[in-house]
Amino acid sequence: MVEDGHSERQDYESGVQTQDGMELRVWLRLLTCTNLLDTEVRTRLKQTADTTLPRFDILAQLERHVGPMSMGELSKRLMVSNGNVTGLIDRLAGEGLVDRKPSPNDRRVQMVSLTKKGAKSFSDIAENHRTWVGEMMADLSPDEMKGLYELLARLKASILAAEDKNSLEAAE
Amino acid sequence: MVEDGHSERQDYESGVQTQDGMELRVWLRLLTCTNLLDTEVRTRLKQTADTTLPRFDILAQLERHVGPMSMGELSKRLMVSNGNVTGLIDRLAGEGLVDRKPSPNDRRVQMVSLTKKGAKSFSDIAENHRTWVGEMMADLSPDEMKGLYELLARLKASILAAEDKNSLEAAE
DNA sequence: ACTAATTGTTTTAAGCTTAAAACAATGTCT
DNA sequence: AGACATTGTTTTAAGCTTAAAACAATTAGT
Repeated sequence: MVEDGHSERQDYESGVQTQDGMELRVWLRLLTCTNLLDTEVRTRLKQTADTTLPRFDILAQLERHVGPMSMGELSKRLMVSNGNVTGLIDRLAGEGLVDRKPSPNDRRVQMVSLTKKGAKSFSDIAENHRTWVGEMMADLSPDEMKGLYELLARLKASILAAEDKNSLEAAE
Repeated sequence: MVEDGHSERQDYESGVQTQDGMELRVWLRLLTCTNLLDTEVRTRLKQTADTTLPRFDILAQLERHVGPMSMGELSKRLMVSNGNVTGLIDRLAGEGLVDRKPSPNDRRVQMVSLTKKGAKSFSDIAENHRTWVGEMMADLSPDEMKGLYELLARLKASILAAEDKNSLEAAE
């Protein structure tokens, strides 16, 4: 059992056995870090702006895109299902943060854009968001940040390679 | 726009601007890696064992605990709400994978344990799970794994320090 | 023993998420 | 032009998740 002074606090690493492989231990620590950051960001989004991460992600995508975006494009960018985007945009439109209107070219397509209110809301939140993330990583030196960034790139490449390999096998 | 040969594939890093801080870039890359691994694990759990990650996590906790566990203990260990555990155990009990009975000492408490079927199911899945994670990290050298493991420990410590600092401020 | 506070669990309401089905509009092929 | 396939979106059903309320049982204080 890990004892680290946070006696009530548990996380995914708590039950890892010493004989478990390095891969599992890295995976669980990765999950722990992501969950800590993710939970903190969600909590603060709720407290300071009464919103959620998926809503914020939608606003962020709309913000950096020039001109309106279709539902399908949003869904691809955010890597979530079409139906998911439909529900989120329903709620955001209800709150007056986004505007949804049919495309003149293709009557199947809905074009979504930020309202003024939505753009203002996003820029306020985005600044806070950047600050929060900065605070949580404040103890790492620039070298450590760079090292972590590069190792994560290696990991990402390894995962994508494994997926490719796997899908090739499946196609045989 | 990042072009990496996976033309349809998008991830959280796609829209990061060059002027964004290192912290945001590390955070988004962390999120990308975790999501890739997480999604892959969930997909394979579904395909090979027709189950989900939260169910698997519950079985894993029960497996490593000696003797039955209370609902509250499970909820603490998994860092999820009590109500969440209630629903998951409802379904697992319905499938005959866990056994739930009131504690003889305290009639408020429900004690949960693995059935034989549940233990068998878990050990089958756990072996696959370990293999999958191993495959996805296969391209990293032992030194890289160690480096990543240690940097994540640093990150975890930094996040916890920031949270402590924050909660102290709030208490003033 | 009575009252009050605490603890353990379940229920409820709301939101996020997906896969699959349904629907609507467009494109293709002859 | 008519039939068929494809594409973009919404709907539906199911599960995960939380916070807050409700409930049940135990503990503590008097």
